[in-house]
Amino acid sequence: METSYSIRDLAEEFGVTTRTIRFYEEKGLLNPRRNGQQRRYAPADRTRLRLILRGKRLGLSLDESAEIIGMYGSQGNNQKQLEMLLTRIDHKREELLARRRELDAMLEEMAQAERKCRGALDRLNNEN
Amino acid sequence: METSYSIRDLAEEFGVTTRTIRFYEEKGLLNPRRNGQQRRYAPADRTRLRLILRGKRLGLSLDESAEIIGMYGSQGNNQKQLEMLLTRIDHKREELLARRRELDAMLEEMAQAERKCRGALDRLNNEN
DNA sequence: GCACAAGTTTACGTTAACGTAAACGTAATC
DNA sequence: GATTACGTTTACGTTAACGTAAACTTGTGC
Repeated sequence: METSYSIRDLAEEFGVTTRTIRFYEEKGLLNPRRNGQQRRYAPADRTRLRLILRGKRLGLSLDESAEIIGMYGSQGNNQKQLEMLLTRIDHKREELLARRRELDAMLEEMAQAERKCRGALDRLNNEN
Repeated sequence: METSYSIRDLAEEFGVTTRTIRFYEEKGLLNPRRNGQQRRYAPADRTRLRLILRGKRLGLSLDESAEIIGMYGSQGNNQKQLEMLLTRIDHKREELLARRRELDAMLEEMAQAERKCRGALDRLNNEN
């Protein structure tokens, strides 16, 4: 059945404009096939778009997202290439883990702020 | 002893330019006192800068970082304000937790890619 | 007293990631 | 066959977050 999507389908599903989707194509992040003049997106394209947008929400640049997505799809043929890929994956993972630690630190500080806030509220309610 | 820092001190410590630091001041994120014409940064300013830069690494805009930092420092005086603050804190925490879930998803996918890569390497080494 | 390093203000330039608008193609539908 | 809905290309505009450069001030060492 070869499900496929129009540009509008994807734009509506992900809440972006068609301009955005075409822009990602310009940047080499998407490569839909054409039906005449019009773009048709396969499920794999849809997945890529989803990953790009997730990357964006995490503060990655389009180039960074492209790099990461490239890692998923890349099937190295020879040993050297596979080892290179492994190294790059490990490196990226370390970066992401560092990010996670910073995120956790920020969350912890917000929890502290919340406790402080609740404390102040309690004191107000106990009329001290 | 009132430790304080010059703009260069902070720039070197955090690996940013002085232009960046002045820019943050323009945007209202920093408010150093002046010694004559020159800026002097208190430890609190340094902390704010650290938080701004961490926010950046997490993909927050300067406005978002400003908002979060404002939550840490804000001491509501009356009940309504404190409750408002609590609501905002909870809201931001939810956002950050959502980010964390996405980050974890990305990490999981990278782990998958790594396993796939190692599998391919093993098959090469066993000469199948 | 003069160079020199570090700071300052002012202002225009740059890049990423799209927004917006114009001018056009094409397929259905009334 | 004209409107309408969807798509297309081309091109200039916009915003955030600084970079870069020029022209000026202010201690500090020699």
